[in-house]
Amino acid sequence: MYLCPMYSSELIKGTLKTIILNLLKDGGKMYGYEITQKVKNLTSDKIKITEGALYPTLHALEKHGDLTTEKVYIGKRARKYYMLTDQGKQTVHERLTELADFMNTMKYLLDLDLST
Amino acid sequence: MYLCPMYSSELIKGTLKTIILNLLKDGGKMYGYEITQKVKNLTSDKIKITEGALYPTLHALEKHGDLTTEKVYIGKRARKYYMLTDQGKQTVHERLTELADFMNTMKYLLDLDLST
DNA sequence: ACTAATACATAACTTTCTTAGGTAAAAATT
DNA sequence: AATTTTTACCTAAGAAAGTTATGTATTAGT
Repeated sequence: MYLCPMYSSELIKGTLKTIILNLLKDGGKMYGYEITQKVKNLTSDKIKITEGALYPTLHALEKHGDLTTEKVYIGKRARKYYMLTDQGKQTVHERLTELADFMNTMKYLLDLDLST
Repeated sequence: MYLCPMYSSELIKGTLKTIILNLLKDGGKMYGYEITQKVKNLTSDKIKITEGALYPTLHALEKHGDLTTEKVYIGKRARKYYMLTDQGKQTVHERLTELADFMNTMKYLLDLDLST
C-alpha cells in the first residue's frame, strides 16, 4: 500500500484562502465539502483540505466580506453554498498576484526548476 | 517615500527553514545576521527575515541535527557561524524537492503565470 | 442492518511566526 | 567627544492558522 505524498502542512498554510477564493473566481457557487473534494481531485490527493481548516476559513472570509452564502436543502440535509462578493473578486485578484510574485521570488532565491 | 511591498507573512511562513538551509547548501558558513541581510538583498527587500523568527529557527535546526555551529570572535564581538551537517545536506535536498513540487501543484491549481 | 460517504460544525492543541524587549560592540556621523 | 546607526546575539508574550479529535445527522451503498 502506498501512502500519498502530502505536502508538509506548513507549506499549505498561508495558501488556503487563496485556493478557496480562486475556485469561486469564475462565478460558480460551491459548498464546503465540494471544495475539499475538488482540491483533492485536482491535485491527485497531494493537497487535502481538512474540515477543521476549511470551515473556520470559510466563516472568516464571509465575516470579512469576501464571500456570501446561500443555504440549500437537498432533502433534509443542508448545503451552504459560498460565492464571491464584489469585494471578494478584488481580493482574489490581489491574492493571486501576490502569490505569483512570491513564487517567482522563491524560484529565484532558491534557484528552483519549475519545468514539470 | 515608498514602502516596500513585503509579502503577507502567511506566505513566507513555512519556507524559512528551506531558505536558510538553501543558503548554506554550497558548503559556505554563514552567521545569523548575515543570513537576514543576504535574503533582504537577494529579494530586493521583499523578504525580510526578522530576528525573532531567525534565531529560534537556527537553534531548532541545530538541535535537530541539520546544522552545526562555530563561534568566532571579531574583536570582542561574537559571531556564530552555521554550516550544514551531512544530515542537513539531505534535508535541504528533500525540502527543495518538496517545495518545487508544491509550487508546481499550486501553479496548476491556480492557473498561475510564472513567466517573469 | 451496517458501513461509508456526504455535510455541517466546534474545541483543544501545536507550530511558527510577529512584536517587543534586552544586551553590547563597532562604525559612522555630528 | 558624544551620539546615532549598524552590527550581532538572544528571549518571551501573543497572534495566526493550521492539525487532530470530536460531535451531529442525512443519504447511499453493501
